[in-house]
Amino acid sequence: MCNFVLQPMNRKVNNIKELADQLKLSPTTVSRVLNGKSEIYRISETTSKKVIAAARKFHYYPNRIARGLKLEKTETLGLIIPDIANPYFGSIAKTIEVEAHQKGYSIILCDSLDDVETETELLYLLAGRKVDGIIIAPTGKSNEHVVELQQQGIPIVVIDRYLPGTSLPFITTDNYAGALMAVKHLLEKGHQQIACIQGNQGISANSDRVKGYVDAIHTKGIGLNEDWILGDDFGEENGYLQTKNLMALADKPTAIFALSNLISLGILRALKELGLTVPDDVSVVSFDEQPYSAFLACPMTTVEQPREEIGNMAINLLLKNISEGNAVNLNSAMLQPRLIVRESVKNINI
Amino acid sequence: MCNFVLQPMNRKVNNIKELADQLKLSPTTVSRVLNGKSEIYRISETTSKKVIAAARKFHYYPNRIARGLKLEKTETLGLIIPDIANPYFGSIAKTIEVEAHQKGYSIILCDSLDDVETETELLYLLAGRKVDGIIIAPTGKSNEHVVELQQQGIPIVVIDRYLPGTSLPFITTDNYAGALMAVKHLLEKGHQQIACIQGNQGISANSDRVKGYVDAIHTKGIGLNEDWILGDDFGEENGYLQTKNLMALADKPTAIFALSNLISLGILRALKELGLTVPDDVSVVSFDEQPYSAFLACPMTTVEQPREEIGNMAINLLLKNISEGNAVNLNSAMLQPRLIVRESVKNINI
DNA sequence: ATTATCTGCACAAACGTTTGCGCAAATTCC
DNA sequence: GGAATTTGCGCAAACGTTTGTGCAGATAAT
Repeated sequence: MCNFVLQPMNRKVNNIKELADQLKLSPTTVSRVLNGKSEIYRISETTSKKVIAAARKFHYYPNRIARGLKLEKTETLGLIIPDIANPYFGSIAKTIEVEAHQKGYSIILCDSLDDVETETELLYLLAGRKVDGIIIAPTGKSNEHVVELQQQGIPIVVIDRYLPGTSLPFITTDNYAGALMAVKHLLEKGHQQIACIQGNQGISANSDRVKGYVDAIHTKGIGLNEDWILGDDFGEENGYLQTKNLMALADKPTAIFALSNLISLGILRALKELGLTVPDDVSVVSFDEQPYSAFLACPMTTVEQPREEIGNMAINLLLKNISEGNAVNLNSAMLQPRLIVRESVKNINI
Repeated sequence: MCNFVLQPMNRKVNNIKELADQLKLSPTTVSRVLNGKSEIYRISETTSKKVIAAARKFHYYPNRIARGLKLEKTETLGLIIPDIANPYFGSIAKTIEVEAHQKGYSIILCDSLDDVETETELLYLLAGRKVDGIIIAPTGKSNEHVVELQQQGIPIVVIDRYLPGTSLPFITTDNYAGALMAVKHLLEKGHQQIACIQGNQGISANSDRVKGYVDAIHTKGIGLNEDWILGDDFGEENGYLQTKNLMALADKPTAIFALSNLISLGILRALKELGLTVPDDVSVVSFDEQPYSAFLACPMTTVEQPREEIGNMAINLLLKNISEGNAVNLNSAMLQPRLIVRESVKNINI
């Protein structure tokens, strides 16, 4: 690469040796000064000041690859998420990145596309890049690759879900409680025929939400219609198809509990096609609050998850595990969601 | 760290020396086999097979930090975005990560919070981490730090905007054309009193959209009301406040052109508070299509940006510049947006 | 039998940083 | 004056990989 350009006299140095040469010192001295160890190694104040001034003058910044090799610490963290385009995960990722940056870490972003093979490959890739720790929202289809890396000593924190049968620490919403409050709200408004359109059944967030839905209905002493628990994907298309299926039943539900924001958008699309409206024809409560929830055709009643708190607690738990270096420290948490009541549930007691 | 656990006989090796020791070979031989260079260095097939089997058996994966130091190539890319929680940037980030992963690269995610000092710090941090290239949606408040790193030989591609007065390659929407078609649509429906709520004025995406808005109005031969170009942030709060300001004017506009999806959510919130509806009281056209745009109280007419294409072209341009190693190769592109006509514009010709 | 060539692998240096240990000169103490 | 101590810095090894170059034994050619 021919990159010969006229530059000012004080041009850049490319490594610590060149900077040391400029100062007629050794790389040892320069390294110690720049790492704030002047006093420990009895480097004179005069020399220290010279080094700092020269680093600035010659635009020196250390090669963190070399530093990472020597220190066996890269100050990087892996973040594996099933869909970064999903605003829910985008919010969590933002919180994690901002906090990580403040604590001197960089984030390697990995999108698993909710595919277990991609996820496994990404995990080993992160291991090879010697990340100091990993935050993951696992696909849930298999746990052993996650557990194996934890056993190799890589601190891992799970978010948005947990992995049953493992000791992996996690930060998630209390999905069971969120589902309970959502379905209780529907029951209070007189709904007894409540369908549930679920997502990926392999993850605990879904299982816990379904369990909350089932238990709320049982608590009311009414029967559960198994035909009204359907779907297997958190995406919009699944919401759309399952709503079409529901509305084709002779025994239609009066309300639908959507387990994700994308599912509820699919519900809206299907109902619109069928000429049905929320809440007159069908009531809807949806998991996850979005910036647009209040502005939908019918402002949506939602279960708000504490995304920033999930991100913050996850990153800080991970950093604590990294610095304390023992994998038995696990302060898992299930955070309280919040029901935001708007207009998408019709009171049919009247 | 005490991590002593019973493991199967074939336990993991931690580096290539240990693997070589197991095979009674040199690290040289192992490295060449695993890097697919057996034939070039005349390593026998028997030995090759042994190496590959042992790597698998002992769960060996190479330390990419050491490899990056030796090869002076880390196979990492920096991605600097002003707000990863914004679904627009989330979509672009997803496309970039997926394509990068397929091509063997990892993405270091950096959220600049739309702050130029944070952005500068992140740029130098990425330089220190020896990323092979950088994709950035710059804050636009200053260019010199971006240009300086380009001049140091780091391939950089700008997305969502361009940096005037620099030679930095970019992939962006043709914002001018998008604004033209949006405002022409309003004009065709009889609107002559059209306000524009803009975002961050320091970036080209905003400037080009404003210019498109202005030129479309001038083309109609009608006067431009400078009071109707307001705002300075792409956020929801700005949309809300400026809509309140607009509706407080004696000379109210009949339509608003929102330069971002968050601005248009703010518009909706303000109008709702004022008891006004879209499109009866005010028509709205908004930049950027969202999954929810069709399901708003009034389905929104939007300018759809080709996000996946932006992401794909950006990552592929960057990888091309990395492999070709000359910064004069610039295949910048402005991609065509698309107007999606829904119901948020009232025909006032009637 | 000797020399030339081939085969199958290894030695040692390098990438850029950090640090345990130590050197040489200056200063202090007896 | 000589020994002990302090001062101000540097040497060289190491982290884990890759590769230019080369070695030693086997084989082929003369």
